[in-house]
Amino acid sequence: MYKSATRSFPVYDSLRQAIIEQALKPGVKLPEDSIGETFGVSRTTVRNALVRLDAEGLVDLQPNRGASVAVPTIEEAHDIFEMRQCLEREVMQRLCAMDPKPIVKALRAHLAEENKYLHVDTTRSIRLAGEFHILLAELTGSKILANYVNEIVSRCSLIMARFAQAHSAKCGLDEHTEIIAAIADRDAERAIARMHRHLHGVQDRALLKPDDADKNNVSDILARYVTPND
Amino acid sequence: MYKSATRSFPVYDSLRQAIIEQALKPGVKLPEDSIGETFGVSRTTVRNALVRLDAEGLVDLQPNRGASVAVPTIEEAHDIFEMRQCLEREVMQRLCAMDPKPIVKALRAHLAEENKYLHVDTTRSIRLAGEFHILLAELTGSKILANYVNEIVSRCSLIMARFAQAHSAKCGLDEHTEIIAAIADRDAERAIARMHRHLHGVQDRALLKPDDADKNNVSDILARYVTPND
DNA sequence: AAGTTACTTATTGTATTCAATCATTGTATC
DNA sequence: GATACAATGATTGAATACAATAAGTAACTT
Repeated sequence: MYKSATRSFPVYDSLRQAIIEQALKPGVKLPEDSIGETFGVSRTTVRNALVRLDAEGLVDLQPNRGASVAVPTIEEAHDIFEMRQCLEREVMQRLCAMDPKPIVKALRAHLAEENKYLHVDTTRSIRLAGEFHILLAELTGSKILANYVNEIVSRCSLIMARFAQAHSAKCGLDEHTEIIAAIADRDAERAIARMHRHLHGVQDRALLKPDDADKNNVSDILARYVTPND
Repeated sequence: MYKSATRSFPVYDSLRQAIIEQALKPGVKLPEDSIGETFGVSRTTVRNALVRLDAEGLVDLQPNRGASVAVPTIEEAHDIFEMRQCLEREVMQRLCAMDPKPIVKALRAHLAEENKYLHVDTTRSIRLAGEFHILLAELTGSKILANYVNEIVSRCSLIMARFAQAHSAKCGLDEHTEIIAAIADRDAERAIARMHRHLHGVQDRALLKPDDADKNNVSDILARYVTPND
């Protein structure tokens, strides 16, 4: 959808990557000036990228007070995960109605990659785990479904950055294997069940950490130290 | 998601409305200059709106050759309708798991509106028919699901503008009624079946017209007027 | 001393400007 | 007459400049 021939694309892409890899954490301000400097472009160009990221839900763009990395609430987090279940169920349904040969081949190749970097490069490992789901969606052949899954996987990364304890590097590699097996057997019911359980596991790990919405809000922190006077 | 406090919002909103209501037909060029003039804003502001519309898939933004109303291919049309089936199935599923009372009340109120303008104001009637589906999605309480449905209903309007013979004003008002009844009974299976049939009907009507991709292509038009000289 | 107001600074909103690109027409050459 | 090349005009890409808003600070009032 987005054309790479413009100057704003690299800005968009880098910001996106940084947010997904949690280098830019939720709530961090994104001033047009300083971003423009680091990329050697003008504010006009940066702004373009920010508008796109806002449309995708990764960035929050408030009038007259600029952009910051989106801070999903716990309600939004649940909402997004539920939507993700719906989308990925559809992916399973469709894949199991197709010729499994080329699909399984592509998936196994990806799985090998995942294995390769499992205990080597954590950042890459995390990214590959997410891209497994995007690959699944792309293999359906549906552009729009792939788009939606891509978008929602990104937003799940954001949620993890906000709520998850720590990325369990393993992140269900065995579960990915099981899913591939079910697709190979064209067993839609099993594929859906496996995927459902897998995502549920991810969600559980993601939403463990108590909501620290205001972890930088001094008054809330101090409130815990106030002794009730009755 | 989009904040209305900026100058680009009215531009965005008007363009969006015009595209959905098919006043701006697929393929129409959207030059920044002339749009800026009609709204009394600069190109910068217009561009902002266009970027957003591009992200939503209503506008096609090609580097160095500007924006035009998106021209969905027949393949994309099918893809989008299939996705729509998936999303609206989810809507039915969720609504039938909720307390039907307030839902049915809101839906009946909307249906009354639809009836009111049925043979009175075609444009409005068409818009209300689309908004019925958006309302359904909103009633689930899921922001992201409502967003997706909203987006996809818009894109379906675009598809109709490109492929449909003419808007059958009736547009399945009875079918809307049936869907409400199924939700009132909390009969998910029936609701899903009704919705599926309804959307299938819409799709059938939408994709009747043969692909007239180049109806504005002068050479193709003139070709019809050439008398073969043998 | 607390609170309010005015002022200063930083940042964003928007318009304007200049450079780059593309499409089209005109011209020359074969 | 067809093709290739050059010139023109229109439109977009992106930086700069100016206006408007918000936030932070200091002085002032009570």
